Amino acid sequence: MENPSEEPRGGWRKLPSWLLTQAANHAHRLVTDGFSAVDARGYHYRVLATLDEFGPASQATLGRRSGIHVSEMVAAINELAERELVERAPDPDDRRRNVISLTAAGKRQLRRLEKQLAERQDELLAPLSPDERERFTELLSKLLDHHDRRSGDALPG
Amino acid sequence: MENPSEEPRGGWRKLPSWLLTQAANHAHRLVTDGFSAVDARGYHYRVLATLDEFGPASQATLGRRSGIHVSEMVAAINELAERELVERAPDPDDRRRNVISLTAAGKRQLRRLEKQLAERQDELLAPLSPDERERFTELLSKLLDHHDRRSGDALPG
DNA sequence: CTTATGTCAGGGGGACTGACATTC
DNA sequence: CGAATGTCAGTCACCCTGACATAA
Repeated sequence: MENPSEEPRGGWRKLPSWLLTQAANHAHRLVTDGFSAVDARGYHYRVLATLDEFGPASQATLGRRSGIHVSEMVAAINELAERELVERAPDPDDRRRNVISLTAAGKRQLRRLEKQLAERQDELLAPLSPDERERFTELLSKLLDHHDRRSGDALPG
Repeated sequence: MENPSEEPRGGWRKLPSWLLTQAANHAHRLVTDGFSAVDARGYHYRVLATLDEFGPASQATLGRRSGIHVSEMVAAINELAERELVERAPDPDDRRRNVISLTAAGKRQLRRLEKQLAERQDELLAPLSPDERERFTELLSKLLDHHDRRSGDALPG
């Protein structure tokens, strides 16, 4: 932010795609800042949360569940293992695989991240009333549903 | 997108920040694809539109008006000048400055981009009714207003 | 042989920072 | 002098592609 404002209103600034990406930028900044205050990144949280929800899994499975690309998963697991938040162990049943599991420290970190995240949601939605917040997430979900089915592959159930 | 879905629903997937950034990703993909079909990028459009709206200006001024960082502006102008969509001329009144102005070809390109953009908005909002679309952009504007004032500096009035 | 897995190298676009010489 | 301008060199997080060896 080193752009002192001058006359910032153009035609494109009313376009939904613009509003959406700008708002997302703010949201991204908020949560990124929140996470970095606890020495974490977005995909760290996603991995930890997925492990907490589904239990130990291989990296590929983790990737599918969390929507993180396999090639990024390697780096994510490296960083998490370095911090001893997850454990990476060879799978005896399939020697290609690593079994990734959450450590106690990982669970604690996850709680911290969840707290951060909740606070940031509130900060993000600050200007909206409870009613508006609900409507907002509904509309976003509707949008996301549509486009996910469009670019995604098979339906999950 | 090479993530075959498995069981993709986690706690975070309901969070506004997540919905927002995911929806923005879709939006970004849509308009990026649309733009690249006309050999352009997002900031090309922004520069052209800003020039069209406010007239010729220095790169720094353009940056302020369009919200594009000065250091990115250099590259943007390079690319636009290469395509002869803008003209870069030294400012006789201030020898630090370049005066950037829109060419006829630039104006034509801008029209093409605007058309693309309009189509993509429709694609983006496809699952929403006219009423919902209005509400959606209202909520986004409200959000954006709030956070822009927060991270921006002085007010432009 | 085909597929899945984990790994690594790398690109690409977007947002940003820092340094610098020139000019005001 | 301090401030603005244009330029260039990087950084960073995210998303994605390709290649590859190993194992199923």
